[in-house]
Amino acid sequence: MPTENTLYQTIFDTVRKVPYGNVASYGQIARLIGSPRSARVVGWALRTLPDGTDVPWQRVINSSGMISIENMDVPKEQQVAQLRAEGIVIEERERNFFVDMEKYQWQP
DNA sequence: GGTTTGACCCTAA
DNA sequence: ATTAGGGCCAAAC
Repeated sequence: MPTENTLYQTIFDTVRKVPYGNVASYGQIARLIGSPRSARVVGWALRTLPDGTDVPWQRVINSSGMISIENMDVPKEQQVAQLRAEGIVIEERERNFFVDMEKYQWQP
């Protein structure tokens, strides 16, 4: 494994493994890559992700099942629309979107 | 170079 | 049960 591609490459690779119609949490991804306490790095990695990437970053949400993006370039509605298109049911409460983690969380 | 911040998570009060 | 604080690693200032 090249020394240059360390966590980021692993993070992206792991996120790519999230199957269609499922979601994963930041902490879950962090555990899968071997750094259980590095959930923030996952967020940073996804933030620096290019626009037309093949990484399904929209399937990665926080452990509470909420969409974290808030005020970013990409509106969360777009993410919600993407997830809904995959068959994931998203509940809308108080300007935040909740996903049923019990049902849709990816279990490797 | 050091310092701050962040698309978070966990533990304690 | 909710709220507050600390911690982790990497990028931006």
